[in-house]
Amino acid sequence: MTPRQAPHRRADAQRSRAAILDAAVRLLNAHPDTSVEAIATAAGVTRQTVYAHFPSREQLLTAALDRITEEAVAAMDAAGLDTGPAAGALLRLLDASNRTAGRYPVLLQKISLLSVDPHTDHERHAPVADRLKRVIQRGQEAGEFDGRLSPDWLVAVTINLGHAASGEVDAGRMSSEEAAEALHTSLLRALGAVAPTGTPTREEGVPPAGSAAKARGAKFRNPQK
Amino acid sequence: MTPRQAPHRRADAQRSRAAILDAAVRLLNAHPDTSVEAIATAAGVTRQTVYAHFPSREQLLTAALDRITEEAVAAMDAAGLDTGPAAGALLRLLDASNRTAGRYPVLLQKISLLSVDPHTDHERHAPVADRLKRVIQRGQEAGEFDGRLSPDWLVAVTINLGHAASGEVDAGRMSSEEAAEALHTSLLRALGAVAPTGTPTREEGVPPAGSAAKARGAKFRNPQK
DNA sequence: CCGTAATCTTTACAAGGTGTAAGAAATGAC
DNA sequence: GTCATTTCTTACACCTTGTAAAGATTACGG
Repeated sequence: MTPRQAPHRRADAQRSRAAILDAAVRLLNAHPDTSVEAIATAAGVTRQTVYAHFPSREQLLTAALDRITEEAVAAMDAAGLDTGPAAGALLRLLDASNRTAGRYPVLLQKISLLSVDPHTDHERHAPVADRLKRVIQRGQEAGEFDGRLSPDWLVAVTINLGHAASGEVDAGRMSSEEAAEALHTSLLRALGAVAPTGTPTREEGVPPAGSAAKARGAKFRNPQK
Repeated sequence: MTPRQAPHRRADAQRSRAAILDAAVRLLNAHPDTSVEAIATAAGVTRQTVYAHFPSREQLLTAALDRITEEAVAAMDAAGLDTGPAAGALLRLLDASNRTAGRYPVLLQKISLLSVDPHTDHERHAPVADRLKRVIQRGQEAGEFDGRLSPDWLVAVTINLGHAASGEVDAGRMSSEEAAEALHTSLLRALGAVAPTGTPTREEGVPPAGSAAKARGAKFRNPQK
């Protein structure tokens, strides 16, 4: 999406842009309602310079969020996705992304408010979700995880259980170690993991879950008006 | 916490307050940045009347959120917490709260931004979480759920898996029926439940809670009973 | 080096939102 | 009917976003 056909962006422009983004991430994480003015002065520039780089406050926030997303993705890629059992890789992945995300707790909440448009939101999370999905599919093909549940659903389960764990830590109800252990247990169960000591699944080629038990189906309708 | 020593609140004051709250819930759900002015006119009063009832915009938002929390709690209480198997009760509970929450998608996201203070946030969610906790503990005592995981953690798991399901529906990646079915499967697995409809998990096939928790503290286990 | 274009700063303005204040008008309670 | 409560009107101060144009600086290419 970022047009790389930049027609000679001057060096000090890039420096300003980086300084603004740095300040934005830092200040917004401390207080999500920080004004553009405060960000500008923290970056050593004027408010108008900020507007020269980012047309609106919202786009500045978006750029800041993209920056930390990149950081998280880099951490995930350093965690070794394709080596060892999928269960271990998945836990490493989750740990890496949570560690990065844990550095910007306020920003990460802001993300959900920014994206009124679900498509934009999905696009931002896509690089993270894709990596999880890859590992999950690998685990399913290897028989480590239940192959009848859709990978997309399992990605959502993984992300949200990760949120549960970091939420309990943030709330002070669990230590990091307790949360990691609990996440480990519950995530592997939810994924239908088999014991790591062999015992391959006998079932194969079963279609994704959802065809059975239609009787309870209507209970989750989403009333709209 | 709400001082019930209301010294003669006049009838029209209550009417105004209700009208303001109604308008606030309605408009804020459509657009979270609605101005106090717009809410006031929609409620048929002036901005100053709103400020007479709610000292600040933030407290107005808080009151609106408390109102829909009450609504969700009422729906949960109507779902029959203490009858039948805990698994069924839990799913009914989750369904009731999600149905209410699904009516105010935008508001519910705003909630996370409002509460910079985690204590306030926890207090708001407490009535919902307490009901889930009660059912989960009942299930644990009856042997339906794994009693070695702490109820607090399982509450967090339940809430966040519920979020996963409604998130997938909102994003258009799953139908309501698919999401309900997936939630059913994954939640019961995470709780260590005995599978109801021929799920592949043999009773001893699932890794027990402490399988990987030997060396570490594993304090997330249920301390009582 | 030096000219030129890009970039930043200064200054200024318009619009809209929040929060406060005081007096007048109305409405309900008793 | 009286009286306290509630609401309305009008007004103000302050902050924030976004736009605009001028001049001052700085970097870049030759």
